[in-house]
Amino acid sequence: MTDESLDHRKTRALRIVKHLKEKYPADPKTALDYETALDLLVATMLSAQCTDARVNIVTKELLKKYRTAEDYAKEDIAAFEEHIKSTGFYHNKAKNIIAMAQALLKDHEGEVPGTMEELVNLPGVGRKTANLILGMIYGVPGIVCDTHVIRVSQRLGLTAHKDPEKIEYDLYEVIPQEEWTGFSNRLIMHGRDTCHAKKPDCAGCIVNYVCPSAFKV
DNA sequence: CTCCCGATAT
DNA sequence: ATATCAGGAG
Repeated sequence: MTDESLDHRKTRALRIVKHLKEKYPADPKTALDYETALDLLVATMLSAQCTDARVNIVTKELLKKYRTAEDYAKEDIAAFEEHIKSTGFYHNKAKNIIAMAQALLKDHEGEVPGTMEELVNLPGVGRKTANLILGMIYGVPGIVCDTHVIRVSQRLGLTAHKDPEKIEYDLYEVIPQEEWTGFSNRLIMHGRDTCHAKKPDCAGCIVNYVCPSAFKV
């Protein structure tokens, strides 16, 4: 795969884009439940190493109680931990979410900022979370390089890298910019539905004919 | 690189 | 029992 030409990789990428659009025609949204930008930011921060289904169970009550940056910023960490415990990594997540809210108040008038630079400077926010917010809230295209995007794009031969940021840039080379957000969401859905981490359903996969890993994982 | 960490599928 | 789940920080 390392000696494959960029043109060849682009051609395959466009086929994959086309087929995933056929499989998921509706422009797919995130599976996380939210109303506001702050809701989505908190839900995404909770989703690290946790299923979206579990996050939605927790946020169903959580997002009713915490509506603004002030609500999070003034909360006691131990009390907040109790709400989010079942999502795992709860010490870090609670500390980060409260510090993030305090940073919103200090630097952004309590609002969620709309640039990569500002987002990744928030405590507990990295490129994956930032690109999700940019794409879903601000309409700024970007690859949301989560665990599914990493695994599926590697299997599909769209990247040979392991580092999420390098994978992001590999995908920018071969996926049209207007597709970045939608393609991220479709890769994630494809990863959840078909290209599972453990036992991928290659026989039921719509892009198996262009996949260098088909029936080999 | 390691650590954080509970819930779930296999 | 073990791998994995819409990651990020030190």
